[in-house]
Amino acid sequence: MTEAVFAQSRPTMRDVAAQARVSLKTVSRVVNGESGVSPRLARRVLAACERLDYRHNHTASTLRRSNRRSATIGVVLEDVSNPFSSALHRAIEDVAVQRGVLVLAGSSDEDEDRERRLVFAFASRRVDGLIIQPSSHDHRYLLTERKAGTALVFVDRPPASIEADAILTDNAAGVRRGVQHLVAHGHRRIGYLGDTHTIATAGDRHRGYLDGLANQRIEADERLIRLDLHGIEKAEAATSELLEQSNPPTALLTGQNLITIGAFRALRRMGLHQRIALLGFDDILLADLLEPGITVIAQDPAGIGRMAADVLFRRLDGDRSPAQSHTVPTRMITRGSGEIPP
Amino acid sequence: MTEAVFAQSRPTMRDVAAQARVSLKTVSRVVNGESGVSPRLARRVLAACERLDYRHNHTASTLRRSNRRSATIGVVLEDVSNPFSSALHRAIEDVAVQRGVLVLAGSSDEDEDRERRLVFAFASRRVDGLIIQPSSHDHRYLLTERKAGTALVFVDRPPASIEADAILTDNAAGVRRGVQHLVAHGHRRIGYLGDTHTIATAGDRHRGYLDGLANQRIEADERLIRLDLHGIEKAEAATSELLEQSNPPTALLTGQNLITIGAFRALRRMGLHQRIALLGFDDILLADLLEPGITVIAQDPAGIGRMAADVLFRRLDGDRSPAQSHTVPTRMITRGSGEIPP
DNA sequence: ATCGGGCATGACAACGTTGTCATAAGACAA
DNA sequence: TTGTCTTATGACAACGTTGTCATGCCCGAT
Repeated sequence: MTEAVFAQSRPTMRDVAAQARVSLKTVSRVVNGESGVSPRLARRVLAACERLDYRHNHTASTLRRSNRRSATIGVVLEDVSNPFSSALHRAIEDVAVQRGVLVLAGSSDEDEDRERRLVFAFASRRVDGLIIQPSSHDHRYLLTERKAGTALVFVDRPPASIEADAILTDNAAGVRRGVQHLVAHGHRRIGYLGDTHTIATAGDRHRGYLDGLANQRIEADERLIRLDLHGIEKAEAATSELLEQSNPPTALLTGQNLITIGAFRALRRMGLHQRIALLGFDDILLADLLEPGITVIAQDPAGIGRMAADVLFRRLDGDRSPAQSHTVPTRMITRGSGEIPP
Repeated sequence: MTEAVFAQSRPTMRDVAAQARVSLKTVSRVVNGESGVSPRLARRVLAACERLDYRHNHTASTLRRSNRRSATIGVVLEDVSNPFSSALHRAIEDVAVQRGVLVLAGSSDEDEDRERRLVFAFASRRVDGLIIQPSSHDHRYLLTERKAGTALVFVDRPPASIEADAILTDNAAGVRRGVQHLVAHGHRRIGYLGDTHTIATAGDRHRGYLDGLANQRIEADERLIRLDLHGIEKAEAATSELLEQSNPPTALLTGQNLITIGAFRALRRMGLHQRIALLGFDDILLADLLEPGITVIAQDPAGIGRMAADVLFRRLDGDRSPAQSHTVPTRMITRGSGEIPP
């Protein structure tokens, strides 16, 4: 091992004890702030810690400590760099730091297998809890972890095949409200562009659209609906197609972030952005600087994240009440595009 | 402990060994895929693992293993939810997963103390390496960690008071190029809006602006420069002020993301967005959908993150060459706003 | 039949820490 | 003085795992 030549190993409590001429256990007591150590020895121990640059080994401590808490939680997100996920991440972190808990984060990329691998990797580090924005469609593989005491909270999408706490946006209600808004502005031919139908939230939003139309006594027209659009390009193409047919819609409702952007691009390209109403689900950065500003049904990722962390820690604090699904409301932000008349 | 009633503890190698009627050490060998175990026993062990839902305890293993690697790295970002930082984060994760390494992430919020606290928390979990987007101005506190063998890489901003690997954007060169671009389009009165001057990158960009002007034989005019603008609102106000004075600039160069947005807002509000040229440092999502599209000097956060992780792991693999500072080039993306003539 | 060598297996210690318990020293009352 | 109680301190085991080394077995060579 050439490394040993360069990297000296860290001092342990043993080293500190030797330096301070006390027992190892006394060092442990001082480091953990336990009472019952005479000020004289405590001072000696602290001085020795200082002199040796002692750093507590939290993992070794976890192994032995009776509560066995690693003070670490794992967060599985769709993609740590996507604005929605990273807002969740940040809100979770803010709750965690207050408890001195660290956050392991990973991206599942909408891939069931990656999600599972991340969970197992987190579990092997013995995280105290898991917050999951799920990609997979069967979460029974998590039962073992929960039985072992790992707290478990789902965000954004519900768990499948198991009961667990979940913090969800009220997708259907938000979209229904969007339909109502467009109808109130005079529209009756409202197109819908939705994401991959296997994503639970996409299904909910599509349902919200259909229910919204039904509430307004408008018959749904299959020709105005395009599903399974994942990503900006597909949405852009589908929008063009939708508008080029005879008797096109006078308004568009888009079921996701990137779809809204794709639709806006298509409208701009066709010179229709001031003529066709556009209402998007999920807020977009800078949406207010576009012309027209884009009206959206905004989710509240920070609110979801905060609540998820709150619920997680409540579980870790011993809450044994039945698993519950919490719903976070959406908020309509009108900026112009959704108020264009037919 | 009421909890013990509910949460049963996880099975250990001991339990697996008992179940498979072999020694604990044999289980260890099988779990670690070591050779020299007869297929008959290996099968028994695997069956027992399966039956008991055994999960390897990676932390206990780290404690005893000779390489002592936790297979975890710590990443300190300015804010995990900010687009630049989260792009870094994602790129780092992508390199890390390939090695089975997990990522602990945290936000420093431009606060020296939070940065230090995060680093200590990571160190107490014995991360193998640290990637830091620094907020603080003295990194000698990291010397202890490095001496203990923790790899260390700085991103986006250089380390202060210590020598360490760093991956930096060539800020000054990027801004110089921006000045040149504006001058090539006929501008001579170019305003500059910059971030807090204590942030190293902000200083570099300001310097790039001054150098760029000097290269073009243009004398800098103090009245066209506003520094210490942190956040959209301040930038917006400063932009208005700059343009309302007599003999205003014909072009604006903005030294950061949010400043660009603030400036664009002000221009729009004043009806000048098609009249005054705007060139921003750092790309903005959706900049291409604005009117005009915003010309930017784009950084490459994914490239920086990937390189940072590469350098970190090379260090962990034993590279002992002197610390080095790598520079990642910027890329100019012309979209219209930077090509408006005076 | 005996020996040596290779191989599968296990006993035991150790990683750095904390929980448990014993012990020594001091305080105080009788 | 003696006995009891309290308090500070430390010895030792244990957490779940891996490194080291010993043991016992089988095989082939002598």
